[in-house]
Amino acid sequence: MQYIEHDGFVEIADPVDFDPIKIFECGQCFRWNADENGVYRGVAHGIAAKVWTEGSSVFISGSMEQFKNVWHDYFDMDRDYAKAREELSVDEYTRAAAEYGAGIRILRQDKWEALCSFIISQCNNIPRIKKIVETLCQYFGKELEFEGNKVYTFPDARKVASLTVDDLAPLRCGYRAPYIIGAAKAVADGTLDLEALSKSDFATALKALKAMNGIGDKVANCVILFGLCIPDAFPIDVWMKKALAAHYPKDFDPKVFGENAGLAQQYIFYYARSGNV
DNA sequence: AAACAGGCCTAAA
DNA sequence: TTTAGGCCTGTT
Repeated sequence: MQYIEHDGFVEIADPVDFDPIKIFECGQCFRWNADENGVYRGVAHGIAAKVWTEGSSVFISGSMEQFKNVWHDYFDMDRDYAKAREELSVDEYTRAAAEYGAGIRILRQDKWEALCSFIISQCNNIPRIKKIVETLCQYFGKELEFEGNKVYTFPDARKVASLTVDDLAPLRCGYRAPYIIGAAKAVADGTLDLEALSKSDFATALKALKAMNGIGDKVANCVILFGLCIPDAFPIDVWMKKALAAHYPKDFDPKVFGENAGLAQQYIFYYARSGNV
């Protein structure tokens, strides 16, 4: 892929496996929203940005320096997705799902944001998850200005750790509030060292996360995949259960996908949720 | 109006 | 080890 610096934005001239719609709508993140022209705006790693497609190029606001420091990694630009798709196409259904989902990238999200967001996600639909997350940011994040509008960063763990359940009442997040604060405290005081876990292995990370109140298998796997970026996580939600039940044996083990398990999950999830169970 | 939504926890077999 | 019921809230 070729990166070209323009005045105020960077062009990815020949994007490979980079479809902003799929990346932002495949369910892995909650803070990117498209306007009527299909331009996505969001805040990630404390920086506001927009991403759009024009002709055969993808564009990202900001300087080349920012792209190299932040977005290159965030969008997982070093991974060879075409190769991964080939490797994980171990059966016909997965192959079809991967083909359908080509263009998805697994974002390397902020670890704490992923943890907090997926705690909120439990037993919720996407619009409501987004609303709760956005309210959290508006109330407790740092205010930024982007294109003349106020936008907000995701509040860090220390900030959230200082709050009470009552402080979180405006979020209307119900029984998840104490889970959020508990997780924030653990991250803030170092009990839960996300940085260290990201350098450990899947089993270690899973155990540490599940030790937290309000974090079970599903949420932990999402945090490991989207925040800690350990690629063999394999979140199983209701859609994945349907797809697995329809196309795989009962004792199916995602280890057959190897290091591409997480990506395989994302393709299958996106495929199933798009009506191809 | 009752059921359900991208789970988790606890209690009970 | 697996299963049922409850949980905040908003939507259908």
